Amino acid sequence: MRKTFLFLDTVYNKVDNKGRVSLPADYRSIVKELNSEIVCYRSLTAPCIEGCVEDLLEKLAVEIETSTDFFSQAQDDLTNLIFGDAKRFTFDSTGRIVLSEKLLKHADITDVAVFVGKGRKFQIWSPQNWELEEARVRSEVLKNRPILNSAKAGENK
Amino acid sequence: MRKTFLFLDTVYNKVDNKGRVSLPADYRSIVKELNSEIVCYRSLTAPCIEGCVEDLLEKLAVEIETSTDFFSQAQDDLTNLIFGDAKRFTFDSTGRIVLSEKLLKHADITDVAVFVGKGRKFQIWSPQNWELEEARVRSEVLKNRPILNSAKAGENK
DNA sequence: CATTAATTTATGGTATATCATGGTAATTTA
DNA sequence: TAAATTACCATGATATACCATAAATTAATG
Repeated sequence: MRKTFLFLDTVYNKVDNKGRVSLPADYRSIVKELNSEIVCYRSLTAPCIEGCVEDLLEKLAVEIETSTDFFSQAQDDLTNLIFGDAKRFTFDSTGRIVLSEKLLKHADITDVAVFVGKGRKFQIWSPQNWELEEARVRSEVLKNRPILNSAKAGENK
Repeated sequence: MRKTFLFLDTVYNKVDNKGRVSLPADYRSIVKELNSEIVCYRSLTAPCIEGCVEDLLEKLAVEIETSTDFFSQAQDDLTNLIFGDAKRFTFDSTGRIVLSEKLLKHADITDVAVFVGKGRKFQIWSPQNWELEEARVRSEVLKNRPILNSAKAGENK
């Protein structure tokens, strides 16, 4: 039994020609303990797949329902975009899910998938795209150093 | 046994010349577990069919009652439009429903129907109309990014 | 600390079950 | 009783669940 439920770490796994890929063991244990399911969808902003636990989407549904009008265009657009693209992925007894052609294509994934923890969510990248993204993120964060002042305590210059 | 009940994903199914079409298996399992029925009606705002579980219409009735006056024109119009148009669709042992001529025509559907999950509801489009709509929605939502602040869960910074 | 044993995890292969869909029989209703 | 609607059966395609082995991680031991 764990205290927190965060997707962490970066894991490279093989994708076979049927699109099967092992969900990292640590991710699986989170899904099991929450007794929920994994949901994946195309990232809106990056060439990668995004995933989370179904509970999170459920929360999102409630939030959209309460924050926008039942008949509003905004509610319509948002729900189409999010729920229309998201899909449940259950893993078999060996811990694998089968990613769809659509998702794989969006992320340029062929034979290797990179799972990247993002806390409540995770992303799945192709190795090439991930290496570019990681470099970008690192330089971006260094540029914006000042923002991090309040978090200095935890670093070792 | 599932914890949450969301209509997800986008599924293309064939419509035969009697209007028969398979409800996606995942949608069926939701209807079964809630042991309810599917209700469909013409979308008020788009050339598509809209569907949901009967329970949701019940909730909508309550909402209309509380948000509009009992004798108002608005309440009259809304109830006419929605409840007057809605119809229960039971699926047979193989999981198919028979869409009416009226609904098919409203959505320009001939031989293929596209089921699009919207969380509590789903829509049924013709392939052509759906592809246009999806493109529109994607560009629209990206333009209006701020809308997503309250729905952050689904995006990445 | 090095080496080995034990356990968990990843992955290839295959059997099984489910699903979509064409067809037909039974039932309704007009 | 003819037409239309609904329920059921059959089949191929697809996705899913399971088994077996390899790799890697963790624990145990000297």
